[in-house]
Amino acid sequence: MKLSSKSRYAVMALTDLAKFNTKDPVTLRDISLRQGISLVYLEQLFLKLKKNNIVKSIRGKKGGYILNKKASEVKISDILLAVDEKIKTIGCKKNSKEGCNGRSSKCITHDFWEELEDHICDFFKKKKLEDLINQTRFN
Amino acid sequence: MKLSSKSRYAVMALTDLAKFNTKDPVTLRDISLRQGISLVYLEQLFLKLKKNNIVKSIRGKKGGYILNKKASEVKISDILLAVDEKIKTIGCKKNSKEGCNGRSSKCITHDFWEELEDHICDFFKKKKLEDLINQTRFN
DNA sequence: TATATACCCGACTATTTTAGTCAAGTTTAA
DNA sequence: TTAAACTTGACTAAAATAGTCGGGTATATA
Ligand code: FES
Ligand code: FES
Repeated sequence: MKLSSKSRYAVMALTDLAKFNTKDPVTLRDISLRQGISLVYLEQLFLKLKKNNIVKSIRGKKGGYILNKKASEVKISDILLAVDEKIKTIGCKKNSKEGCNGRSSKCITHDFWEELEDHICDFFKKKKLEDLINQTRFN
Repeated sequence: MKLSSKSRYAVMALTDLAKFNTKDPVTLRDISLRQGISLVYLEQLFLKLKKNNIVKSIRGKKGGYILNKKASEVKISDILLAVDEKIKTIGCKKNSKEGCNGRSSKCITHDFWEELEDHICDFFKKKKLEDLINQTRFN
């Protein structure tokens, strides 16, 4: 059970963006340098973030990205959804009657895993991008 | 972020074991049939569970497995530990000063991911095998 | 004491997922 | 006009995962 770098980078980059998005748009190049994430990889991520209305892009020279909402309104769960991070604790399909072992009913532990999934998702829904900016850590 | 089948099967099998472990040892064959998990795969899992003192094996004819402790004393976290399920939300090494991006300090989101890790582990520590037996679901 | 039942163990492989690159664009401010 | 910066899809190498195979060893019971 581990978090993908994709998600880690997405949250990292957006935290950076939120921190430096005072007036001018922030370029991916800057984020790449500050956070040590490959520029080409960031491009891939921001494409998705843009499609999901987390950020807006400003093209051309002096362009870059800005947040689409206030940092206090961006849930971490929104970010994860945008980059296709799937929280999947059950082994079966969500809206199927079939169990994870191919049987016709849900398995003996199914409810437990769903409870876990809710527990994790709650965490992501409660946390806002702003909460991350305000951590003491800075670099 | 998803749970491996290995862990799902381990918890499933142990729940089954706890449920049917009234007097005689339970054979892997029975668990395999009841839960629809490959017998050979179960052998692999129970080897680890045994090494970690979650279960005891009884060899020979009429043999099988029994729980080493009461179901109310077996934490789900113990089970996951036994089958090497790693909860890893951070991208860096735990006891290193190096960050997930190869830099010499921890990244901007490090503390957040550690908080998430604690949140998940707490869930597993609180839940006991017994809680799973008592779910309404039955098959 | 023979034997079937059931545990024990290492090695192996196919599949899937993940991380990250490459190449070739398009847009627009200066 | 041009350089900076975003856009897009395809591609690849590496790692993790799920699960099999084959050949053991131990022991209760008939
Ligand atoms: S996890 Fe849903 S049926 Fe097993
Ligand atoms: S997660 Fe630990 S440094 Fe980024």
